[in-house]
Amino acid sequence: MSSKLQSVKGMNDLLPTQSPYWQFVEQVLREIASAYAYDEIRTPILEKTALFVQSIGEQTDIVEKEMFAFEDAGGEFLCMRPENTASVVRAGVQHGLFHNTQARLWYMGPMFRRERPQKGRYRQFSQFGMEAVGWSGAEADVEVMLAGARIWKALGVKDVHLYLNSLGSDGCRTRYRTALVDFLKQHVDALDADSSRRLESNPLRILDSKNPDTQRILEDAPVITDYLDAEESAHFAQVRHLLDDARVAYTIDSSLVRGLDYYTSTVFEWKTAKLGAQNTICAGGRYDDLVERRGGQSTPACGFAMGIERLVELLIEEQNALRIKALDVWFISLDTEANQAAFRLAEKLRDTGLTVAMNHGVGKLKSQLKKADASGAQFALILGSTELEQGVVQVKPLRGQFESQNVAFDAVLELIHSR
RNA sequence: GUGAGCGUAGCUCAGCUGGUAGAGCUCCGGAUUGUGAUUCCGGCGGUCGUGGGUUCAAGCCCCAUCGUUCACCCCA
Repeated sequence: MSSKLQSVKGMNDLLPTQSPYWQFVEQVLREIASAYAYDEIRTPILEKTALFVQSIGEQTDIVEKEMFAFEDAGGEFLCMRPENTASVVRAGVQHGLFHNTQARLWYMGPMFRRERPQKGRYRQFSQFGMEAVGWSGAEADVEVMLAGARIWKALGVKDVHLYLNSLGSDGCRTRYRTALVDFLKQHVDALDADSSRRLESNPLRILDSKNPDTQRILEDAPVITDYLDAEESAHFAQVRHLLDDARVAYTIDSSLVRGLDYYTSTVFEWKTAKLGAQNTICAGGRYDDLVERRGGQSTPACGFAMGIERLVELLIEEQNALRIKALDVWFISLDTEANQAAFRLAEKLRDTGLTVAMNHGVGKLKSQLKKADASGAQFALILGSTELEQGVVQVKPLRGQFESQNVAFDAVLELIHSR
């Protein structure tokens, strides 16, 4: 037992019982991205480590301790992508996708972070994301939020709520940071260890501390939206107006800050109460400086990332039973000769779009029929020496009240399609 | 990285105050010959995560280690 090799910690196999949920979710995501006229982009899983260090931020936990990073045989520092926005921006700049133009992009695929696994958090996990690059107006912010709302509806997940905040421009954030630090320094003795450490490195992150004592202190802390300049204030107002107009409910949460340094201006999260501690299923916002920092023209942008494992868990949690398409036919053959004929006939059935499983090899009819029944197939086709001599196959309906009947090979298709 | 819970058949689990293992499901076979959901009977299947220790004796107690789950941290 213990000598058997197992999968890497936090990296899970997707088993056949789960894959229908994934296929459903992936299909919905693709359709909705397409409905908003976003185009798919796929970037490599490996990138240069520097891309994420420079984009996500040196002081973030993701970069400091959660990346699968290594030096390859050629001495290059590479890492497995911990998220995809930085790669999308890199690719867009590299190929001129944003040069004097705009782009709506979506992506989906595996990401990697070396965290301690828990519910809703894995070392390999999948994200779907939409990125609107080149628009500075609130319409882009709201468009990606509306896409989120449409996704919940299409998936049938309920009790997902939108939280909203604005981090303002660089200038706003600097002034606010100073005010926040000044305030917190008055209560430094009461702060938890993590928070007092962040006082120097990343004070905004203190806002979403889960420590109750820290939260109590923060009740009287300055609020970032009070520090927005006129332009940012108007932008945020327009975001809220468009959301109101679209009848999407939301809550302003002034403690909402994102863990990746590239965010600016509008930030948002969709949360649910049904997934335990990892309750954010989608998060995003503006990153107006990132394209320029990656070497492109100054280009505004916004987008979100969505955790697909969390979506699937939510689907299962809410017991949204999926209707899985059953087999049409389970083909039983009783000897090797019949088996050959069955192979040929099964191919013909598949040519017309039927799903056909074969019982390989020769087994007892009784046990083969049991399997046919358990498979959920509509029909069992039985071919033995008797049938073969007469050039017929027995068509046995496994559901409903129809009788079995022997029909000629050529007539099988017609009979099955007529039911 | 920190903390807590759990690790017994393929799966879900039981195993009383320590006496060298059980159920259900699955799978296979049978209840007369080539006809599926039920029922009945039988069978396959475990060095009780691993390594040490205490004991006449350990799945049960102790230590270590690995795995796993949840939470913290962080984040989708």
